[in-house]
Amino acid sequence: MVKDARKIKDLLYEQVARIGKVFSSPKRLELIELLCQGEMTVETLAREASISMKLASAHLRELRGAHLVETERRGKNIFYRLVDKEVADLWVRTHTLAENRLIELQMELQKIAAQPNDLVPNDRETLMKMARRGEVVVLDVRPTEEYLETHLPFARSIPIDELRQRLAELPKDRPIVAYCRGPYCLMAIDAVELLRKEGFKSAHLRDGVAEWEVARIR
Amino acid sequence: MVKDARKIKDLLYEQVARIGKVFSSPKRLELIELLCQGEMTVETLAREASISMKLASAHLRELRGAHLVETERRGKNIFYRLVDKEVADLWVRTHTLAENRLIELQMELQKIAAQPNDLVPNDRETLMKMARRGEVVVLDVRPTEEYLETHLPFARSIPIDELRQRLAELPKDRPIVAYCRGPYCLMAIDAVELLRKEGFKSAHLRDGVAEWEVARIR
DNA sequence: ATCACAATCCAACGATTGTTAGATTGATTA
DNA sequence: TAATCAATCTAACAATCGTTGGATTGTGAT
Repeated sequence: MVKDARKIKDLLYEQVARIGKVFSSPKRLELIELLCQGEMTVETLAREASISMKLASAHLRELRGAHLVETERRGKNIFYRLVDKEVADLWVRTHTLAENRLIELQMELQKIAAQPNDLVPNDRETLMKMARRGEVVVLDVRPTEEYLETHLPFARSIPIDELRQRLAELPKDRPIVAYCRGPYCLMAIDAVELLRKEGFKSAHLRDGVAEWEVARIR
Repeated sequence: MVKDARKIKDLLYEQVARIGKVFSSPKRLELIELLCQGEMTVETLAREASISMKLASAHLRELRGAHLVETERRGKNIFYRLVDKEVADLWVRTHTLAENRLIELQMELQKIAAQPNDLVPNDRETLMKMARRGEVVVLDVRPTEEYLETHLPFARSIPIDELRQRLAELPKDRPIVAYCRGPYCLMAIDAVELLRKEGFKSAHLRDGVAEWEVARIR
């Protein structure tokens, strides 16, 4: 018989709970989502998550303690990145479960994405087929660095800040499908609003690269 | 432009963090793993997790608050069950990530499963093929109710408590592969130890039904 | 060297959680 | 109707966590 079964079990579950703890803080989740876009400095992470660098540093410490992120110093900056795609995967699955189970979250999401979406198919395969044929323009409105790290197939990059000045690059006859970091990132929604106001046909894609990656393998 | 972007985002991540919080307590994780085996009363859950009924009730309250479990009263008892397979899925993926990332957890797991496993293939397909042909006996050592709820294909049920008295039901010429609730449940390990002592060929399968289910869909 | 900058460490505060004890509800049995 | 059992609710304590300010480390520029 296994000796001290209770003590061993407690140790095991405690270890798993270390991962859970990391996912139990809103700000840490936001940092994880940001890191899903690619490596970033503490400064960038803090700015994007609207927190102080100190606080970002403290949260990142937790992430590193659970071995979910790793760091690399380059010059004055320290870059953080996820150690493995598996981490992004767990983030996507966690927020997906949250969306499916928590009515409150569903309502919040509905509020921000109130625009009807009838000009673009919901399923990924046909959307990609259309993108391949050039029937729609897939537009990545994240900062350039994030686009360069990874982006959806056939996507073009115009960061949200530059969009207003670069409208001429986009066609008026075909739908423009904008995406950003994921369902909790509002940049794509702003982009669609701007594009529609300017007379473009435009729709919003709620998923980001991490969500597509999960969908791809399953 | 989306108004109060920061406020909205904070709300969204906070909702997801509610799910994370549930997964941040060792005892709650243990309860989730138990519920992966099927529905159970508070009493059973408390006993199996070695905690008081009061504490179990409090933790289950959290689980219900996050809409991960639902309850049903039948007579004097209240039965808890997972609302959806997706919850079991997230538990499996979380503990898998923990096992891959936390060396401490790997070491703990190695300590308890120190027996070499050379008489049974590691991959699921060939194991199932052998089970189908009757070349191995797959043995479910969980309580009968859990076996009845779901079990691995071709598995036979002998609860660990009855194993010693029912050894005669098992063949000595073929390997007996025992499994239980998952990698953190020690019943299968005890079973293998007993079987080997009694002259059976026996090996331990670390995964339970939830882990197989995840592997099935990939 | 000195300075500025990015980031961390340390200490401390208030807020949130895990856990337990005591009283309470709801359903079954005598 | 009273007694019993399963389970929850309430209140309270200690332990943990999130957050901030102040001091510190390591790097690059002057």
